Amino acid sequence: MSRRRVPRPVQPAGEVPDDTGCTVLHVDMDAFFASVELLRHPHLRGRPVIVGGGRRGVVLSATYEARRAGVHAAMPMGRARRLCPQAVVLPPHHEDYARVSAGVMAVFRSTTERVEPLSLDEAFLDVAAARRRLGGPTAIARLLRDRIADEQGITCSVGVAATKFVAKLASAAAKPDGLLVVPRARTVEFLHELPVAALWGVGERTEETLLRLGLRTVADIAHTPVETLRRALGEATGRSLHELSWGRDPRPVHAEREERSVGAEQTFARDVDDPRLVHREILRLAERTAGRMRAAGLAGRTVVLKVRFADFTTLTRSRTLPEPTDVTRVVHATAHGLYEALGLQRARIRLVGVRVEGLVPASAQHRQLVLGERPQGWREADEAVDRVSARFGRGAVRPASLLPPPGAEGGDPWAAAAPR
DNA sequence: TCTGGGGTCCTCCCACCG
DNA sequence: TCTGCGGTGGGAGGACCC
Repeated sequence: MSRRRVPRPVQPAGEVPDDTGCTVLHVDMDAFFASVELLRHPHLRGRPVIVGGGRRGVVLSATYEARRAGVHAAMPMGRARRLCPQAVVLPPHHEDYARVSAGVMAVFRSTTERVEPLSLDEAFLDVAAARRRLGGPTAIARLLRDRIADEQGITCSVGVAATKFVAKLASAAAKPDGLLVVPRARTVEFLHELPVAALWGVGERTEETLLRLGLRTVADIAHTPVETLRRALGEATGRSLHELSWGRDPRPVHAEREERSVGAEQTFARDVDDPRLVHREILRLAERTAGRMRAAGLAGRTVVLKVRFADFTTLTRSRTLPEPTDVTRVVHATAHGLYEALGLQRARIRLVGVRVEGLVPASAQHRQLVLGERPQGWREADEAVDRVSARFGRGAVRPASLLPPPGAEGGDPWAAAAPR
């Protein structure tokens, strides 16, 4: 679901690409959420379809018919509707996307052990070890595209290259429903024609900085002294962009990645200035975050509170605990304390978030009991709630303060802007 | 135009320590 | 005893990714 647009290179007709040494594949589903929705609503095929919604939502995905009208992911829904008033707008169904994604990842893993998922709809594959069994990288890419179309009913685009970064650019250039091989010997030629925004790590701000320096293409960056880039963009970014501009990207395909943080955040349907509503939301987010940590077998030491105000300014506050925790009550108490410490007087708040960083396996947690603490405590209560939730669904057991007040149906500013 | 949600990584600043 | 310095970790914010 890349938001990056890469111009499609002109390929000589009938040319058989040289894929020697191009063992990295980047596979990206085309308009993934929208494509899965079309499986539920086949009569909408060929029509502009936008997945998203909520009063303050953004576009999550759009079919290519909608994209032709200028709609793209992350665009505010209001603007998308104006650009493409004839589009059908569908709410997201994340369980469906997770199910199709699992099917796609299973296809990848039956091809090679070395699969690095980036999100629900894309992954890197290192196919070096699969050559003897399945053929060269191009043949494997064709096989994957066919299997995903047959088994899941959606299309994907594949980039084949010698490095992850170039494979990713190649899949973007091949979209939709395409395959592009960038031969090792032609990597620099391919890269140097691209605009600076095509590079990993160049977003809106960095692009502005580069344009101010007169750098418009990847070739411009490649021919700029690395010291100039480091001064303008910082040590890490400057060096990294210079390396990428010459196609140098030593990162291998990692089959397993460790999570660094777990969190949840919620935009209110209307800005709120009632501290009670904010407190309730912080409790709900702490519950969700700690529950996910327990489900993943993780505990963490640093609790981060995020607050976004009506004018979109955002602040974060964090506190590091002496011991890692996965206990809802501890996460909540810490986040609540951080919020109280802000001393906000009826500020208009748009979003609150709770995140836990510094993750370790919960099993490795050396937990010390506080003096006077009972060994059977809140963690056991959490585990009991988790068991009930697993059996009867999330929210079957919840703190009394999270129960809606009697007769409070409708008009609740707490209602999610983008329901999950 | 009016901006979701879940993340990672980097930079800067500051406090603390030896 | 005071000061400077480098290393380290925490905290905050920002840019970026999908």
